[in-house]
Amino acid sequence: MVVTRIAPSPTGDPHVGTAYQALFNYVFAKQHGGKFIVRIEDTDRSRYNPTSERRILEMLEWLGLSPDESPLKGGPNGPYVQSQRLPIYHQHVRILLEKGAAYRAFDTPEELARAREEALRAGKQEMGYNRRYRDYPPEEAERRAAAGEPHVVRLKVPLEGKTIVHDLLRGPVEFDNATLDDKVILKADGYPTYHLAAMVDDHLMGVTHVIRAEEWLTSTPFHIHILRAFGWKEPVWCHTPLLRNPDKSKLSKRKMDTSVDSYRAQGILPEALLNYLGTMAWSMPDGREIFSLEEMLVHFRLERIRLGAPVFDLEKLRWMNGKYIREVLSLDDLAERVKPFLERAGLTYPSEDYLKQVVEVMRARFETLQEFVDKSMYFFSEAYPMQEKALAKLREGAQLLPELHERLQKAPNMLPETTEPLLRGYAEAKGIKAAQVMQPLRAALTGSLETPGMFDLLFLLGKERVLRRLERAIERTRAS
RNA sequence: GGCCCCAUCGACUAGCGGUUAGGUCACCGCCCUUUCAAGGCGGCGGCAGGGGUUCGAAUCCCCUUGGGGUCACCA
Repeated sequence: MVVTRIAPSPTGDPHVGTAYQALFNYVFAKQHGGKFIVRIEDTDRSRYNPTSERRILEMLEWLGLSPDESPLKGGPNGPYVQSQRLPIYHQHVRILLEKGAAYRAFDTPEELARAREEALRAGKQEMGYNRRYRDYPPEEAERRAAAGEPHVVRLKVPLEGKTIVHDLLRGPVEFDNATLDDKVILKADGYPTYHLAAMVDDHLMGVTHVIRAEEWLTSTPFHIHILRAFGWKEPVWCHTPLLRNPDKSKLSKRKMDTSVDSYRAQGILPEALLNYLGTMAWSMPDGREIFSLEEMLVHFRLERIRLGAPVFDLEKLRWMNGKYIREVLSLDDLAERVKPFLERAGLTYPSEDYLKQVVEVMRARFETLQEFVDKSMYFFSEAYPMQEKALAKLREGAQLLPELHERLQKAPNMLPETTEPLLRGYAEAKGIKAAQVMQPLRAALTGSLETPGMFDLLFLLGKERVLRRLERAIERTRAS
């Protein structure tokens, strides 16, 4: 059975890179009838963020990438949080120590820093660990360890030969063992490093395909040596390109908004974000750009992932979100999604029906759910702002306002069939262009010059509000 | 800097030896139009460079250049 996983570390906001990896791992596992696991890698106590784990798990649910096994769901291979698996790692480190595949090293951080400095000054190319304790007598090491002397455990990597990483997308990637390092696998604080913990867990959890970001490619030889030291089989390695900032560097929160929570708060739809991520380094065979997770499940092939690292383009994400808003979601669904945003803005609506009609006329005019709220305020409140340019238009047409008020008041209703001839007829009678009537009226009714069509506006606002707003506008132009 | 990966319009991509190099976003026009959008139509714009291989290279090979990643008791 195919088993994939993502192994996020709970260090901050749920990252789009995590969502990206989750997408590929989820889709690949699911289309093979396999399992998708989430394991929390919290072995760095200094960077631990207590809310992060929950938010990462929530993000996955929001996106619809539910894991089969996770800290929340549990599963046969738990626990799924590495800090709760310490005995397992210790037991495995013990095995490597006994096999002579790893060794204890008693260098202090200061000593290491000094050694690095010296190596640097000597102009050495490889700046790895000097392997001072590699051949230290094991009995002596055990004695010092038993005496409570702080130390780490390092893996004894081969000094010669080559290690070949068989990457699914790249083919064989060759590394000279001489360039490898005896990296730490167990830290002085008793926590394993990523390398050891990930390999032990992947093995114990039955992970068959390691689909992860390319930044891991160069540490894969080391991972292979950990697996070999245990005598375990390698998974299929598949390193996917890194998402990038507009300046082409690795996607980072310093340069970009990388928080999925933040996109969610702005009103980016989960479907749109997922769809957009699905077009990063991957594409549908038929070239379709708008596709659902279900459709991706049908057509996804790992082999179709390109190796060039794509730039995460906010502009296109927003466009795609707009596409979902105006073409993919049903009106009912869209109205439903907009509700929490209205609520957060403290805006209320008189009826479901009214809300739906507003959403319908606004639909082509907003790209995020938050934008709907920002641009539709005047449909829900009298406390909408009067924009500078709108005020100018209002003044331009100030003398028309009383007449418009009078005519609209006499109108039997605000239906388009009534108001359209009324307004057009009025413009004609005055010998001016329709726009000269519409614009001041628009400004009076909405405080804006960017709104849905006038007849929709009149109908949705209703006679009472239309007249009231006109009166207020007349007051306003008179006052100034 | 060492090692590793990568390279088609500004961005995302199709292409897998023979195409006028196609699509999407962005940008620019035009149309529609009461504004703003949306939509329709059109345009701008690309195979990093140099060598090979081949009857024929965006496609295969090599070099150069460029970009990225990685070199922690972080993941």
